[in-house]
Amino acid sequence: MKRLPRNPERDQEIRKERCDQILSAAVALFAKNGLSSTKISDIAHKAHMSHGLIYNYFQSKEEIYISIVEKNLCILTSLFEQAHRLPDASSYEKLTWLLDQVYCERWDDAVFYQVVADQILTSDSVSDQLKTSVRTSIGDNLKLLTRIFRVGQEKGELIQGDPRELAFYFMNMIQAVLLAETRGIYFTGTPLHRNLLQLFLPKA
Amino acid sequence: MKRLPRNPERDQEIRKERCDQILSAAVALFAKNGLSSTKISDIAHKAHMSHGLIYNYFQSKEEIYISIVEKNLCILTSLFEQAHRLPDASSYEKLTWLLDQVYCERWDDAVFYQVVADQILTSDSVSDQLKTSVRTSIGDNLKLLTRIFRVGQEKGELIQGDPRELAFYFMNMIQAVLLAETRGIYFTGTPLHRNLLQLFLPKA
Amino acid sequence: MKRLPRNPERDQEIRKERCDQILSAAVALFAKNGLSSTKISDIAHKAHMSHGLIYNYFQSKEEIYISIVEKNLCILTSLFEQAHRLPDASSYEKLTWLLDQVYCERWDDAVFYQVVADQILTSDSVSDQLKTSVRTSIGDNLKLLTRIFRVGQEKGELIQGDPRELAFYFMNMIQAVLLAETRGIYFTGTPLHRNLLQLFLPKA
Amino acid sequence: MKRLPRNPERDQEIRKERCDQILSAAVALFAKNGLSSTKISDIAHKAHMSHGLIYNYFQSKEEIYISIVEKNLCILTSLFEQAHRLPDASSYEKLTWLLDQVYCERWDDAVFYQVVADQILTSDSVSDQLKTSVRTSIGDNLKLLTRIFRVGQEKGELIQGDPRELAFYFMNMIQAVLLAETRGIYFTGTPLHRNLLQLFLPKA
DNA sequence: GATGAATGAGTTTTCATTCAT
DNA sequence: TATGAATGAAAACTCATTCAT
Repeated sequence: MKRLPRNPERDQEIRKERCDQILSAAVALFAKNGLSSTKISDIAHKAHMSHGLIYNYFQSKEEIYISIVEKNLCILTSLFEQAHRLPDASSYEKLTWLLDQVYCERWDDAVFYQVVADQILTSDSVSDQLKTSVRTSIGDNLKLLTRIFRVGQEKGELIQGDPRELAFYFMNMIQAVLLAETRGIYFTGTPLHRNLLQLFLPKA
Repeated sequence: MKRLPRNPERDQEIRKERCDQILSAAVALFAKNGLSSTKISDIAHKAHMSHGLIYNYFQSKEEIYISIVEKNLCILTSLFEQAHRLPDASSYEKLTWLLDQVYCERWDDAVFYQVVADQILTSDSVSDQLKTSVRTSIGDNLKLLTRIFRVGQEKGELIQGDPRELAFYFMNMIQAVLLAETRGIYFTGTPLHRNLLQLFLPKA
Repeated sequence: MKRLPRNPERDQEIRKERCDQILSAAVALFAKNGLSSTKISDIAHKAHMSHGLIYNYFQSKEEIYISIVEKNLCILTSLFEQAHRLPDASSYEKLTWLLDQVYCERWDDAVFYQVVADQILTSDSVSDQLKTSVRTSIGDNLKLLTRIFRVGQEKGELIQGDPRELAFYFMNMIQAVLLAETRGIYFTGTPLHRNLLQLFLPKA
Repeated sequence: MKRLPRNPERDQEIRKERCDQILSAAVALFAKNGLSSTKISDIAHKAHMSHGLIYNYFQSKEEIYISIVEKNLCILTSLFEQAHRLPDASSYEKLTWLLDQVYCERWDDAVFYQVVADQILTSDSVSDQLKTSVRTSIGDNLKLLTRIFRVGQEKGELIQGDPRELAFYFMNMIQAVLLAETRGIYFTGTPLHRNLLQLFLPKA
């Protein structure tokens, strides 16, 4: 398949490439079917490799899962930080930017993030360590988003109320809207995600 | 357990009782762990019976799952209809009533409904028949809720915008808030679900 | 197969019976082929049951292995204690009795004990916990045998020298002789194990 | 590693060197963990090469194993012959020399020899050809040792009794003592192997 | 020769489902 | 009805071996 000469650097590249192939295949399948309904052989098939090869890159199915969850939580954290630091942007613009990022560019990952995160926090088959890590990460993300809301409220750009609650509503709205659009089931017209923001504008 | 005299009616009652035992146990486990991670023996254990007995009441694990999903969708439909018909109630009061119902009385079931419904609609391991049924049911529920929103907007009691979108937002908020409270992770103060309604009040 | 009525007591009996079937099958196979070359399906086949059933009685192949090792170490300890307490017996008679016990009655188990114990103490794939347990148990057994030797020496019935060393030689001889006879390869005449004792009689 | 000029002879040397590296690594691992628990990649790691390279020198894992077994049996045969031919040596001295050789110089190999030989003779996963070869070789070695014992008995230097049996006892004692010392578990004082000979001296 | 990515047959293990009692 | 022993299909995971580079 590969026509490039083998050497340590090339091997590293191949490793990276294969890991990404596996993660890409896995994220879509996990998002659709959940951890235990997703078979390693499905992932392998989707990633165009033998099931055995997956174990050259990951210890177990669970490890793939964890990798994805942690990666997604990091991405989200990063997005929230970037939104907060957007120069010369109103709160409205920051939130719009956020929605656009999640919606347009990180489709599957973002969808997966929340679905999975919810499952993780209650599932009996997940280690406490992972649960704690996820809970912490979600908490951190919520704080970042809360900060954006607080600033917006001070400027009178956003609706009044506990900013932490509003941030929480907003975070879940993102998920809901994305899920709906991904699954293409409820709406066929203009994307939902832009209208969503109207709810958070101030009352008069 | 019960020692009442046996007769055909009594037998029917026992059957009903056993079915409910099984469904109650199953709904909580499915909600936490999903379909494929939930073992028949777990359900049996939680329902205080042997796993063999479950097959006297249900054909398969899938059948239990489907029973629960359909039951929950019906309950939700019923709730929406009741809310719509509440006499002398403003839209605000109807929505409040809905939230209270879901929140206070049908805890696990309601939580289960959405988590599961989402999974069902995408999962490869679910029959198309069930998917269609679920999609239809969700659509019906959304229509009922849309109607409430439309009436509320006409009376100036709710925020402007496409009532179907608003209904959709609202439905997903219910789920998100319930999940958060069930899991007891994000907030420790007053229940979220009452504040949520502020978002849907009209702008000035 | 079974024609007795089912009830909790009968179920217990069945469980005990099945465990014994599994252990009997396993001990012979482990002794012949070692832990990792013995397949669960081999054990199941030899025990006349499906491989799945084995997991109703043991958590894993390793657990079967550990059960056998610990059982055998206990049996050996018990034999040594009995030999020590034999009334009105000379040391010679005690050791003869021991050899006869191991040789005539506990064939496979005894053979297995040492082969396995040796492997366990060096193998990388055995938990430290099991290693320590085995080492302790072997040490205890050696002490019991040493006591028999010490008493024999005091009465002038056995060869002089460090009784602990002699006990160690003796213990290993038992194994060697048993292995040879079990495998039927070296000698075809009278059983070796009785002549062995001559080595431990006093010099003149 | 080595930078000598390449030529056919040099290539042969390198081949030999690589083979020895592999065999040295393998003997220790096989001795500890047995054939099936020892992984090719473990051997490769211990021999400081890639696992693929091993297949340039050996056809299969089994071939490495067989090489080692046969090599060890040859070494032992050679030792027994040398001992028999030691000029001006008493039987006691010959046996002492043997013990010293095995003990001091061929540590791992000797330990491996017996443990493995025992396994080979019973294991289902070993070819009959190898079994026969091993059985013959062990028989030959036993004959050589028997001859030493017979001569010793004629000179009155060793204990009376069937010389073949005594040779067998002695051979197994060597193994037992070596195992004990290798594993460093039973004794911490002077090496066992010298005292062992006392058992074989004549009675008075 | 040397490397390690890739394969897939072979094992362990799980668990829904059946069935004798 | 009720039980849990028993089965076996299916999935996770291992690792000897091959082969392109």
